[in-house]
Amino acid sequence: MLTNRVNFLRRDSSPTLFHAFRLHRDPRPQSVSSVRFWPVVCMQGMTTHFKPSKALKVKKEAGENAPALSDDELVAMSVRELNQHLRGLTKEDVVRLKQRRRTLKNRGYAASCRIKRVTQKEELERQKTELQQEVDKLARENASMRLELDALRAKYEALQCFARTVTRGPLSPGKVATTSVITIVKSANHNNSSQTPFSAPS
Amino acid sequence: MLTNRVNFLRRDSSPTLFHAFRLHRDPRPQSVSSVRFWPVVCMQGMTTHFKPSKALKVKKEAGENAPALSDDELVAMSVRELNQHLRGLTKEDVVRLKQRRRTLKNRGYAASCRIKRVTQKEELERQKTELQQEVDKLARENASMRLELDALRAKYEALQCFARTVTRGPLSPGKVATTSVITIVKSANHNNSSQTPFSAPS
DNA sequence: TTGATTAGTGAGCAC
DNA sequence: GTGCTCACTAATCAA
Repeated sequence: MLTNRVNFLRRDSSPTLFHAFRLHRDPRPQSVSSVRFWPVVCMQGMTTHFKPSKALKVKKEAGENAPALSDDELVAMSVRELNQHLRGLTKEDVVRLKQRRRTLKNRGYAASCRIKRVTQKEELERQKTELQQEVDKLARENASMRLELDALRAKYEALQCFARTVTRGPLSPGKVATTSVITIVKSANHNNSSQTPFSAPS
Repeated sequence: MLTNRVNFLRRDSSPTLFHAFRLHRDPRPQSVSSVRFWPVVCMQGMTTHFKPSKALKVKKEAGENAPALSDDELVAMSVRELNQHLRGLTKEDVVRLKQRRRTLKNRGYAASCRIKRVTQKEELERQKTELQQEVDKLARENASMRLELDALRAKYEALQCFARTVTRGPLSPGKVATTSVITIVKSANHNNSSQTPFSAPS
């Protein structure tokens, strides 16, 4: 259904260009980079040139002491390191930077949440397939055992039938009640011996 | 894990108050109502009174011809009806209203998308449970059939054994090759007849 | 504070 | 234009 998505463009966080570009529709000051809004033309001309449209804003801390922290750096930083970077910044800038860090972290959390979601779904489908295969296997075993059981029952009853039939001959009816003697006559059928009542169970 | 969420508060779109309140952090003009940002205190005092904080903005079209369309009305409107409401509006207002409609629709799409997702997940889990039950059932059947089969094999072999034993008496060895006559002697065991080779298969 | 989850949002695709 | 899905955001809760 969805074939030509360009979502992969959104995954490129482009940390080196982050502070040079700023989304013109984003009203928040010092926001995190929102790479998903960049038009494809910007992505294409990124390595060579780009026309500075109204969307372009340069805010590299205006030559201040802050060394233009990239998203990756900021999000990977420890609290102690962060506090060191916060030295000498305005109270407002401190809040902004912390918020940017929080937002970047949230972005990562959301990503892992999505990954977890699809992973769990795939796992469920995998387990379902596995169970279905087991059902099929058990059903096959079941069917074959049922056949085997029916065949064996038939053989048993045939043997029993023969036994009863032959029993009535040699012995007197009065003695059957306590001790029976059965005589079975096996018709010769040598080339198909497995089908006769005399064969061992398969 | 998640117990005391107050997300249900976000679901109340409060159409009657939409145009009176506007989120002070939302820089977009004529944006859709963002009920999720309303503090609980506002929700609680909504029906009786509320203190007009800096977050409060009144923008009821300033007495213009537009009759303050609610979210529900706007989103449920047909294109033809929408166009009628668009008569006499500024080009900018037309774009804004259309964008608001689009945003409201997107909100609904996102909701149904989430519902679909959880529904599918529940369906997968349901199917998985079902399959697991079927596996258990088939495994039980399988085990009982296996027992039955083993028992029947034993009975069959016992009957066969008796048959062979008795056969060797009355008949000459030379005649067994083509036609066998087996004689079985059943020892009297009346109170446990189902265990004897004479009983019918269970 | 951190991580996870939710509803809402715009982008972008398919129809 | 409509519907859906994605990545992202802030809110919110739990640990």
